[in-house]
Amino acid sequence: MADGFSAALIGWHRREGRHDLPWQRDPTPYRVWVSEVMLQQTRVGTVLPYFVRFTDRFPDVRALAAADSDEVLHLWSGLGYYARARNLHRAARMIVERHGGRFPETFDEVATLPGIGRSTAGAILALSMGQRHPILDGNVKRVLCRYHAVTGWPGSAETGRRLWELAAAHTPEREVSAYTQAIMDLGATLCTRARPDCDRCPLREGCLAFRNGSQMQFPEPRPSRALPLRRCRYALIRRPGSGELLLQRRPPAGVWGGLCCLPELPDGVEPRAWCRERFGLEVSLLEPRPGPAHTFTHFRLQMQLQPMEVRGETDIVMEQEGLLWYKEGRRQAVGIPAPVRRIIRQLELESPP
DNA sequence: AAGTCGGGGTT
DNA sequence: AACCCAGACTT
Repeated sequence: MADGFSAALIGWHRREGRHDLPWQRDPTPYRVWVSEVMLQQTRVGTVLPYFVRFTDRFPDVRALAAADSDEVLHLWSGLGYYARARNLHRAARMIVERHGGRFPETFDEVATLPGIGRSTAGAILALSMGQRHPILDGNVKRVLCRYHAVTGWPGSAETGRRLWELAAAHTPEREVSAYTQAIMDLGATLCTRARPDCDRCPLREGCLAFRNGSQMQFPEPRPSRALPLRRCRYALIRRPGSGELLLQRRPPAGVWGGLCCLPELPDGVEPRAWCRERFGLEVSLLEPRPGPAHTFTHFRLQMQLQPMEVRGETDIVMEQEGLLWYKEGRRQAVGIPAPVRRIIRQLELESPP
């Protein structure tokens, strides 16, 4: 598509784009990979401190591959989509085993790694090695939808196909790295969802939505549907004296997979009998109270909290797999979902151990 | 092709 | 409070 699209973008980015993000400093495949995975469904501002901590602790593939899975999840804790962290860790070990620790350099090898799809594979190879591959993340989708006035929700298969064609057609033969950085930056800084700054946009002249004054019509929103409400009860079991809180590791798959969470009381069970059978703990019950509500992509969770007081011996739970007495500030290297962290923090605030 | 997976910023 | 974001994976 010889229409000056990429040239205009590259020129704009050279003059006004961002060049000082941490992953732009030393754009090795490893660093670009980590940044791209963290940036999946997550904004730059949120990722910044996580990226610095993560690459400081794990400066290369081998360091990550050698790491303990709990520590990886710990450094990810709060970012969300924890399958990304598990996949990153798995992929690092695969790179060490299959590729001798050297990041693969062909699209198929990269796209085969867990957690790396078509767009992220293209971004890694384009940004770190200048290989010509299109990308299609949220920013690029928005820019292309407006520029070409593409109708339909970008998440649908049909619209997605159309957008991939356009993305490939616009990707230049040379300066692919600069172009890739530029189109993402444009979407993140000028061609934003709410108030696009068309006055400063290098693509203004050819943009169909701008010509029609219909910027806000694109991209079309996801079809909405009502979120089902689910309820769950969490046991608040504090250890007498130390104030430590009992946490339980969740199964590897599903919501909060592999993270440490408050023990979940199954529906209908009597808490005291459950604690005796499940943990071997004798407890007395305090007044239950509502916890926070948490909204996921596909349902809303209303949490109930059941505080308890331990009556007898507490060492018994230490012998069980997947259980730990957790204390804020002790810096135990485990991952804890954000809403659970909020509960813990609140608890220590209202009744310090 | 549709559903699952978090958390936080924006409006 | 609703919507969305540097998506990928499973079914």
